[in-house]
Amino acid sequence: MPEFQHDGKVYYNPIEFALSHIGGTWKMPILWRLRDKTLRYGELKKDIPHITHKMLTTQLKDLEASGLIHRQVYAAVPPKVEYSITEKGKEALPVVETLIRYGKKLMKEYGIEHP
Amino acid sequence: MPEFQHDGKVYYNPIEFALSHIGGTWKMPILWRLRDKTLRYGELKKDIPHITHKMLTTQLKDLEASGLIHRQVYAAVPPKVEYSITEKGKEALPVVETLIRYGKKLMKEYGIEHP
DNA sequence: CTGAATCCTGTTAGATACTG
DNA sequence: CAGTATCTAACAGGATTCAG
Repeated sequence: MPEFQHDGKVYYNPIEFALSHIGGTWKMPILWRLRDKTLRYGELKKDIPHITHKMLTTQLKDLEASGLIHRQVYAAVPPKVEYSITEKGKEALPVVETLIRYGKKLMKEYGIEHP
Repeated sequence: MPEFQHDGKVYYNPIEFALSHIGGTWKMPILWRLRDKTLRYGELKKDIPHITHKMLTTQLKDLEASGLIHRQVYAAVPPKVEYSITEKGKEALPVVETLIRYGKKLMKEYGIEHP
């Protein structure tokens, strides 16, 4: 499996490449919440209680930069910003779904209650 | 989504829990290579060219600790150690498969040749 | 309300050398 | 052949402060 480059970074396999887009602790939880609805920044923040302000803003920025979500700004006071998933972002949903199912299965095996 | 604990660490959702088992750069590539055959340490090392010695040993250790792979030591000189996937490890394969498919799709969209 | 900038910390991962 | 130990660089992530 030869290496390849994208955006000045070297990747060694499709797994690594995919995880560079949707990996990390927060990107998939965010995508999952946007799967069927548009949410404001504050709604996302409230829905993902343990995420910090910084993590949410940086992850949203990353997801927008890679085209997985869309950022809509409304010129108003106070500011209003809505986030929605793009067609490209929807392509990642099967991965998220599979991973959630696996995570729940693991939790069940360990006797952890499903949230 | 309430938090929960496992092994002294706090998790906030099934995604995070799943990724603690099979996340990171190397665990899924390793599991994928063991999906249908037993491999020696050196064979894995050769099959995943860019992984460092340290990363391979630590990741194998992690995967064994979480019961996803089995480590078989043969008392011989020179040493011979074989790794194989467990039934529990096989439960993670759908995730790996979905992620590989998504990664390849992404690569295609970016005009990157499939390895 | 949303976001940017700064500082600080713990973890991850690479290079290298050593062991049975 | 397989694994361990140490040192260090890079990065992820948290807390805090300031801004439009």
